[in-house]
Amino acid sequence: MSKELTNRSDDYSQWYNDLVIKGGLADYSAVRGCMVIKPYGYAIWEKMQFVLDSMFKETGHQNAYFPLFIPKSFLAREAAHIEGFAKECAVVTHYRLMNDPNGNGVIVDPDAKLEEELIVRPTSETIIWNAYKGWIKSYRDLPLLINQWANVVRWEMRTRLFLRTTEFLWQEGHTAHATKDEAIAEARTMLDVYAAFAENWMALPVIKGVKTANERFAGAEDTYCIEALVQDGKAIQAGTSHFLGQNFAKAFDVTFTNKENQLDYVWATSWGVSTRLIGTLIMAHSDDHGLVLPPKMAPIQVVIVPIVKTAEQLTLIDEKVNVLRKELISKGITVKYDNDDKQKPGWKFAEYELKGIPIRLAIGPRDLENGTVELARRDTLTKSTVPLQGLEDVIIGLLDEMQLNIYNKALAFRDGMITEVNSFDEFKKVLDEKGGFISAHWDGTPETENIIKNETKATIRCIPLDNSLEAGNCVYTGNPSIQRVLFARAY
RNA sequence: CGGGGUGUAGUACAGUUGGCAGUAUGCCUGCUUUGGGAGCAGGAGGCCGCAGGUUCGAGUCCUGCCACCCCGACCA
Repeated sequence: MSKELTNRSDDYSQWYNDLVIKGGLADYSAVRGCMVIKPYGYAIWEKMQFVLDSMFKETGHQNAYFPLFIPKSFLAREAAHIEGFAKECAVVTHYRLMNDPNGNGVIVDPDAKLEEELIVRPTSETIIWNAYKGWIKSYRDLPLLINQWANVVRWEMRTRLFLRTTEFLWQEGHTAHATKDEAIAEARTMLDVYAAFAENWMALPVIKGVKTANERFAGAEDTYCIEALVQDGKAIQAGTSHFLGQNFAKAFDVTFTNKENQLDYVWATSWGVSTRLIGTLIMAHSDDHGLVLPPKMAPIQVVIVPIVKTAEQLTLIDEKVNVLRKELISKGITVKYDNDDKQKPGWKFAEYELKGIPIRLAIGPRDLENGTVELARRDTLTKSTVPLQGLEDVIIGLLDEMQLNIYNKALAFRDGMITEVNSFDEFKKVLDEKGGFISAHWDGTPETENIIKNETKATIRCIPLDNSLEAGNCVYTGNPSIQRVLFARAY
């Protein structure tokens, strides 16, 4: 037993770390808070990128790339923005090293001090809007719909593999519009894109909502989000989309001439998802045997393991498998045939279970005689013997079924973890004993939200977009409330 | 930044009263094996986190430092 996993029920954090490390998704690095994303983890990210990028293109966006470094003065232009990010910025102050005259290796050359410090981007609104100023003159230049795939740095006090690291990978869309309504529509459209991606591809049910003022992005008028729930009952913000109003246009003096020949400030949005999605995916679906990946996100969907005693048997199986593999590949299924003889079947079974590969086929001498394979599905851990004849169609159907099954399981869990409460005692009791989302009335003030946060560590995750209005009384103050909001402890 | 923990072989760990650096696993070789993490035999692998100190002698005792992990405060 080389790779024992911690059980979820024993230590959820350790279980998660074990999956990430032992599943080969990522590794710790020499730099605190920064991680190495290993090939298997990066392959998941590439799948996410490919699907999302296609969705962005379909909605009219183009990719571009803006600098990693942002002049300090840029960040400071928008007051709320700098206030939100100031405490987590990495700052470049010098541009050269030199040999230590005292012989202690290399030191920063004191003569190479930058006139103006550069900030390693925590997000790119400022550098991008500075560029947009030169690009936008007329309503004919709008809308400007741009996305970039990039890394960003936020100097976090406490980090967690994939979910919160000092450097992370993401995409950030930055759009410019002639009207407020169009910008809001854009922010909502991209939220819908994220929700569709999460549900249809990651098998992750999410709640679309709008953030309260406390939780709003620094510099936004409104922040929309998709909120997911993972197995320990904590919420995770899986994606955000911001309506930025004219805040950045005003800060960077980006104006355009409208159809009425009047000068006006441009309306903006920004939106992003990050490698945090990988962590969310892991926490949402996996079990004590390892990762469980929904077929649409699995870098390898089907793994085939031969079971042989002799080289002759292996040759026969190789022939059968090569035919099967070609058929599966031609239908768009990713297949790995592991006929490596350095590991035994039992080892491979455990390893591929750990890695969350949806379908495992085993073919041995018995199957050769009977024209069958043993098929094991990762989501249910069940095995069956199925005929080789027509296997491709069985697999195609099964992958779809598994995708749906994983989604439905997560959905049932999530729905069972939304609890309506009507008193603060009940609120605290449910939060401690059950977790999940708590649907409760709130008086709408940041003060009350803060008090609840300080007392319970729960925050308002969002006001669901499809919320129904319902008169009631704030669970904390008893003041009148027009609707319930969702509270939870969150990652 | 506070609290806790861990630093010894690739990995996970043990190391007694201060006295030759160990176990498992993994790795290499060979044979036997192969339907749930194989067996036997042989072999390689160490700056015991770093720096000082005490001592005839330090993985072990003392002082200082560093790194990483976990829990909090902060956050996508």
